Amino acid sequence: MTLLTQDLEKKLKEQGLKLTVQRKTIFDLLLAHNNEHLSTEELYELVKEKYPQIGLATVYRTLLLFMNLGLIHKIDFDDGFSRYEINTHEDDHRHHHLICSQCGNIDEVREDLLDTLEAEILEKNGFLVKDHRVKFYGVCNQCRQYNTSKG
Amino acid sequence: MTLLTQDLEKKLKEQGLKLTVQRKTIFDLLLAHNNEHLSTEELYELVKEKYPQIGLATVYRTLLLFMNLGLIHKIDFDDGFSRYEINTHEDDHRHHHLICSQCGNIDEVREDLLDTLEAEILEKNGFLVKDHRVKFYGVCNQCRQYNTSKG
DNA sequence: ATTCATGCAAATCGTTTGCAACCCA
DNA sequence: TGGGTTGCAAACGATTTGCATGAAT
Repeated sequence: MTLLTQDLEKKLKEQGLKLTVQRKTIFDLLLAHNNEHLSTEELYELVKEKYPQIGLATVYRTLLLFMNLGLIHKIDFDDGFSRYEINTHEDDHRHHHLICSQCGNIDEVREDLLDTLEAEILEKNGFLVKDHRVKFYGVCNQCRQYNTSKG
Repeated sequence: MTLLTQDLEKKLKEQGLKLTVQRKTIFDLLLAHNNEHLSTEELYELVKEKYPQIGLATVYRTLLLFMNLGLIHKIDFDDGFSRYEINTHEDDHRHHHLICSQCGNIDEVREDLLDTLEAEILEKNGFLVKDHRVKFYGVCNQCRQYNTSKG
């Protein structure tokens, strides 16, 4: 059992909430697919493979619960779907997303480097940054090479 | 007439599209309220003051058009509404948003400082960054002072 | 005159909610 | 046992769309 699964149990217990099969299944799938930016519907399809009788509303309710417990966060790629990612511990400051405008692929970077900027924001604006979300739009490596080969 | 209004006319003409009173009105209001992150509904209410017979669908269609013409871009603050900002020329690299988790206020910073990070992304990932969106979550100056005064 | 744009209302679709049945603690 | 939880279906709300009318070029 991972550290994160312990987190789930602990946080539920703290609130007097129950660890159901549905919640466990959804959490495990979020863990297993954590780099895929799953939408609710995509997650629902995955859960049904393991627990066919689940209802879509349960998936929505569970994701909202996990958000409130601070276990996951929402990401938005403007495609009309809410997507989710586990809040891993090491990742106090999260990774950034690279969104290719050409092929639509979404990659990640571990680099952070926003500390300087955040210090400056505190100094100039008095705003204390606790977290950030960064999306880069551009052309991915594959598309750049394709563009070049076209001439 | 501003440079940006000329842009609207020019871009519409290029595509064989028409400059209607509705489009002009919506564009002017977007310009006048460009730091307010207006939602579609909010914009609709403003437009009705100048042009009461307008339909909500027209506002939606116009905003979509302006997006496709590259005149505006969508911003998402996870409150269930799509919001929009004019793409001003100087702002090739846009400002960042400071979202206060305590009072919900949204401010802006002009600082950029992502060039180093973007150069590194190109080098390591082969991803050519053309644009970015950055949201900082934290505590604003006012709330920090309030927190302190509470003891 | 032609073609695009509008307003209205209905449709769409992701998400939320009411409620009776269910099941973990 | 009892209160949280689920599944279903209905409700919701932002956004989109069909269509007949209206306006810009």
